[in-house]
Amino acid sequence: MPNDDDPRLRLRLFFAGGAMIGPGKADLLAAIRDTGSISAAGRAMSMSYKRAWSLVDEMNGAFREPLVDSARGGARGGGASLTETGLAVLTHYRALEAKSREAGSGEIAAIASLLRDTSDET
Amino acid sequence: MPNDDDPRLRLRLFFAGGAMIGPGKADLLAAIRDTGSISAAGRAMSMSYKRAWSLVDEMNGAFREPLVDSARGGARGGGASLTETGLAVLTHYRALEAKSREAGSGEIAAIASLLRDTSDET
DNA sequence: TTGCGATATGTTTCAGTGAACATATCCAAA
DNA sequence: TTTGGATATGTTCACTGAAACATATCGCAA
Repeated sequence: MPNDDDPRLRLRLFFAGGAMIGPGKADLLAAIRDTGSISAAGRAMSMSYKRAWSLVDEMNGAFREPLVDSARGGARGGGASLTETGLAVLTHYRALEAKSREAGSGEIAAIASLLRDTSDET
Repeated sequence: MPNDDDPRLRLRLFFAGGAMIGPGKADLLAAIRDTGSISAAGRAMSMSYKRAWSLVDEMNGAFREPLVDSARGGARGGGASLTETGLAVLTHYRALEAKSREAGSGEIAAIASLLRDTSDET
C-alpha cells in the first residue's frame, strides 16, 4: 500500500533575534485551537504540560502580541485559545508548507527516485 | 543595515525507511565538492572528521548509489569527490530550497511582520 | 622503505534537552 | 467554602547525540 505523503517535507523559519517556528510549534498552536487548553493540547500530542507551556511562553514573547491567550481558575479550571495573531501565524505557516510542498514536488520526487529501495521484500 | 536573507527558511526531507536530508548534509556535500576531501570539508564547516564521515556513510547507504566517492592513500593521502548521483542530489536540494523560498516569500513576510521588533534600540 | 595526509572506525566523555516530579496559584460553580 | 481542573514555574534526573580522543589502514612519492 503506497503511502503518498511519503517524502515528508518539514520546514522551519529562523528569524533575527533567535526566534523560530517549525512543525512542533505549529502543531501545538493547532492543538490549542482545537482543544481550548494548553494541557489538553499537550496530552493530545503526548507532550508534557511543562514543555507545551514553555513553547507557548516562548512564542508569546517572540511576537509583538501573544499568540495564545490563557486564563486560570474559573468553571473548568481555566483554558487557552489562539489570539487573532496566533491564528494568523498558524494559517500563514500552513500556507507556507503547502506552497513549498507544491513548488518543490518535482525536486522532491527527483531526489526520492535516487533513493535505495525500501520496500520490505519479504 | 538590513540583512535580507533574514528570515531563514530551512527544510528537511524525510523519506520512508528513515532516510533524511537537510541543510547539514547538503552543505557537507557542497563542501566536499569544493574541497575534494571529507576531512577538508569537515574543517571548512568546523565539524569533526568523524561526524562528517558518518554523515557521508549514512548518505552513501541511503541512496541506490553512493553520493561520495572516496579513496585513501596515494600522493596526497587520499580524497573524496561527489559522484554523479551526489551532484544530482545536491542540485535538486538547492533547487527545492530556492523554489520553496520563492513560493513562500509572501507567507514568510507575513509572519515576520508580526514579530516583535528586534532592532537594538540603543 | 619511510613518511605523509587522508580515509575508516571504535571508545569514551560531555553537555544540552526533555522527562519526571513537585508545588503554588487561580476562580467559578456546586 | 470546598473542590476541581487548568495555568504557572522551579528542580532534578535520565538519555541521547555530539565532541573528544584514540588508532588502524592505505598507497604514492620522495
